[in-house]
Amino acid sequence: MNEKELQQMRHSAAHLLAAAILHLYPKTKLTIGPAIENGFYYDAEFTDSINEDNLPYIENEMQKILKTWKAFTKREVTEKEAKEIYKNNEYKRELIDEIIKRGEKITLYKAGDFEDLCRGGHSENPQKEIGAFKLLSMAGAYWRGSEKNKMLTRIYGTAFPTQKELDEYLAMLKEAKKRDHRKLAQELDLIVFSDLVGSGLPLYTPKGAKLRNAVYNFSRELNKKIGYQETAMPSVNRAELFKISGHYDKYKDDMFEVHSHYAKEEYFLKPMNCPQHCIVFGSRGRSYRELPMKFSDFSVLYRDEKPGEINGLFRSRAFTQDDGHCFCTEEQIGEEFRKILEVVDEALKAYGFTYWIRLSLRDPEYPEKYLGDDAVWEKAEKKLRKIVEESKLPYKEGLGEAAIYGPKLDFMAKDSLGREWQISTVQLDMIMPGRFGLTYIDQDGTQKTPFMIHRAIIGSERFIAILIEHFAGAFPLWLAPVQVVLLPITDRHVKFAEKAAQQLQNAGIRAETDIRSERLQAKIRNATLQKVPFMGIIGDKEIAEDAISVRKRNGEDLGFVKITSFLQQLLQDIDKKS
RNA sequence: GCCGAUGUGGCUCAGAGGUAGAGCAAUGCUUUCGUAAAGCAUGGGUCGUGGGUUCGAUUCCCACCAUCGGCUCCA
Repeated sequence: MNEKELQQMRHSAAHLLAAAILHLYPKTKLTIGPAIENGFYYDAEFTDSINEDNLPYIENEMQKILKTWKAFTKREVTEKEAKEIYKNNEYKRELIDEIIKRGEKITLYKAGDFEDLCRGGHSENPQKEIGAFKLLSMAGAYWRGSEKNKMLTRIYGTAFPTQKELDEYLAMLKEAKKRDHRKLAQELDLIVFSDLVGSGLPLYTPKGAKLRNAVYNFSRELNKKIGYQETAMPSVNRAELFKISGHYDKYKDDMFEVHSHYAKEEYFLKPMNCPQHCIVFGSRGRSYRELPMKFSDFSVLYRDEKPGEINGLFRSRAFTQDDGHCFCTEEQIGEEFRKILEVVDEALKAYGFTYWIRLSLRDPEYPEKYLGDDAVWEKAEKKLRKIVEESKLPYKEGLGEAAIYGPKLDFMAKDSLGREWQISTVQLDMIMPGRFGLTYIDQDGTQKTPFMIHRAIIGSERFIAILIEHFAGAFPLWLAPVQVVLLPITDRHVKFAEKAAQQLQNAGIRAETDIRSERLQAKIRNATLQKVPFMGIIGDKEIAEDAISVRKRNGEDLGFVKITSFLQQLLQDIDKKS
């Protein structure tokens, strides 16, 4: 079955779902039910109250109906006929109006006893082709996706040509659930949330902070490599700053407001670093000789997300970016982009992601969404296209994905479960330097406005969550919060274990000991569940040789190793990020 | 924010209109034991918070808070 047939099959399954809904809940108003990436859904307005417990019941009805579905038959109707058929369904009538407006024909497709308004694209023989399906979940969804409209009930399902493929897909979902970073972060003692601290405000434990620092220190290395210098900035800023940058107008409701007891004016927690970097750039006269001038920053940013949008580290209200801004001349843009592409490539490879680039352009149909005039945009978009083409990296265009102030390159990374995430970003900004009145004196003595590049290598802190799920918590050595745990077999081995741990720690290894009065098996089990890369077992034999017996978390036994040579090996592996 | 679901000791969960249990974890004692869970004992919960109904609620109702699945949004 090819991709198109798969879509048609899923679309047919959506019809089947609709048919089952009508059989069981005849008063329901059906709306639309398309095939989607991994399955299908149908949106409907139910009069009966239904919940997820009803899904097996509906699924069962679908099975029954499917036996009678040998083919879809099509018929064309007039607007009048169509509106008569759907006289009680304002949603379908709205769709009919749109079909008329587009000048298309109104078609109905029927299988078994169920007919639905539809433009077509079904399986030839649904009974044969819908091999295996399952209803997965239920959720509310706005009619036509607009907040202003009525909330409908959406039922999600998936379908595959064979039971085996369905089972594999369900297994993948199960695996993804098992890797849920919120669950793993708790089990591995990385992050804590608290009702008292507040929704969407993560607390990193010492272990979590070690992981986070490993990630950010790598970004620091990469920043250094391409000449970004780190700054440090306060979180609280006057509203004025964001009025100049333009964020106040657009994002005021999404920023945390802070009140001073003494000053009457508004203050906000910063939702991004760029305005502050503009201030630093503009804080003194700049010469063309200083360009490109590049700042990085790792401060915590705050965004007042709507309650329903908060989701672990994927979407929090306080987070960090490995942020950076480059002020440069027009001629320098290409070179600076290339440098960033290079370190992003290095980073994504080190973390084990494959990726492609999205050339994010503006959508010419909505000019009001962007600042600046057409000519500047066209030039900038052309420039980025040239850069990405020269990079020879795989890319696709994303219409309407540009930032408000310019086009950008977004890096879409594929994780170990095949899921895609937007991670790195490099954005060209033709607007903000002008708003802040930034200038430099060029070679010819004239004042010029620099260009600005916004970029993040691994993006926001969401990346930590992606990493947790990507590695299922079993981080590679260089990232592991605890890299080695030493396991003395009895009390008389504790002293040596502590000395050995100290020796490793002195060399920069994140080493711990487990000196509980537990049996070795229990300690091994615990370290394995905590996904510590290396365990060092210490008994009489090891002490005699100044060695440890090394076991990897996957159970592999590396045997007897001198502590000094183990340390050498660790340092090498960490250096190679293997 | 909207639709739906959920909220019982640190964690995973059981339970019921009459004032709460299990396993793991923790603590203590015993054990000193070579590659995924030693034994015994002890402590720990105003059943998310605040109202209401009731002789009595943690169990029923309402509001709020938080979490989960989606929608919308994402500089």
